[in-house]
Amino acid sequence: MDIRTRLISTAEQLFDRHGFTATGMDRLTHGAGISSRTLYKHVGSKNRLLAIVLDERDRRFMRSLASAVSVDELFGALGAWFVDEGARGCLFLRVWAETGGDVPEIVEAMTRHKARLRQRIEEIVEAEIGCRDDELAEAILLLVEGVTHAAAYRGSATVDVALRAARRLIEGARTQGLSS
Amino acid sequence: MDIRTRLISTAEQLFDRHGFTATGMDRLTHGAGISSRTLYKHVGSKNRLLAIVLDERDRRFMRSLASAVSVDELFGALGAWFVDEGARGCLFLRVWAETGGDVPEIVEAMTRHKARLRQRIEEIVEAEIGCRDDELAEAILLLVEGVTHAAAYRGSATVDVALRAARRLIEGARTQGLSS
DNA sequence: GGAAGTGTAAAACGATCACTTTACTTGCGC
DNA sequence: GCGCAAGTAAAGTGATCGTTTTACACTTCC
Repeated sequence: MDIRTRLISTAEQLFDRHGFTATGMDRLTHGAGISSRTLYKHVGSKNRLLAIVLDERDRRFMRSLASAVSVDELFGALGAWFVDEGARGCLFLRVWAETGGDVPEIVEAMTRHKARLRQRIEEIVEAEIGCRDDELAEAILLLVEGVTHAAAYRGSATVDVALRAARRLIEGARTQGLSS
Repeated sequence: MDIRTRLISTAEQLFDRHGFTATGMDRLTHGAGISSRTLYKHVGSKNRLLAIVLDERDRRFMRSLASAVSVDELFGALGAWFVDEGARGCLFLRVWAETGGDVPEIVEAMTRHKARLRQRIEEIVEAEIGCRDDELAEAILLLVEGVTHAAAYRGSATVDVALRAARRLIEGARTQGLSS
């Protein structure tokens, strides 16, 4: 495997499992099997490494949602993500809070990711009910954000609760659309 | 103000705003206006200080929800909390993840807090619809958890979206209760 | 066959980490 | 007025932080 790829995926795991600040450069170099000099040649600094990790994670996460055209598929993909990657809350929000919102690269990566997620949910809602519905999309976003964090302490079964709640909201929006 | 109280509230603010690991003992002692010797006499260690901070935060948070007997009041209290204390995601989940789930005192404080929150929501749901409804309570919990984290990047106005979604779910549960 | 590029190991950088210790002051009770 | 509890400032503990540097090995390409 490519050195850079190995470094980034190692860093993502360590940051996710032990936190950004608590993960030292020695654990990163040792984990990736490279020297510190090579690490700095490739990514420049710890903050830059985190920014790269976040962008890569965003790409992988969005790819896992790429084919979803219904809330069933949305929460199905989310459940699969939790099984594959674990559920410890949103990494973007966590490192954003951990760095106090003081690192511009991280603030931007977080903002970009959340905007894309919101956009993706908007598309899924539109595919589901046939028209745009900002209010409904925002509510589904809340359920997605909720299950992302609740799954950390209530387990992956919570995904089913979120799905059923989302179905109810969609059903409500459909009948409301018919009656109005 | 009492030294211990001052220390704990200072620590809560610093941990919340800058993260647990990133907050050094010098910032804590300086912020509370005490010597490091006094800090260690009072709380023993940084981890113990965090555990005390979390318990205190739990008490204050649950007190802010104590009078709520409807989802309107629940999300009203939540919105007020975000205005007063800021919205940077759940501190319990953040420090739990930051410490990799390795510190027993923190795992326990987090678990206790989430169990109490879940219990409180169950009571509110029961007061609202007249009977227990685990599924509905779990869905409201997801909305609460969702708005706690979404408010960090979408602003406090998201509370209204959560409230309207919760009302819909309650309405659905009521009509379902009548029809079945 | 020499230059350039890419990697290594390991030492050093000053700063900061959580925490302890030493030496000294202050206020209160008996 | 003596002792004791509770506070201070400040130095010191060894470890670890992110980052840079030095010295050297291995390809690859002209």
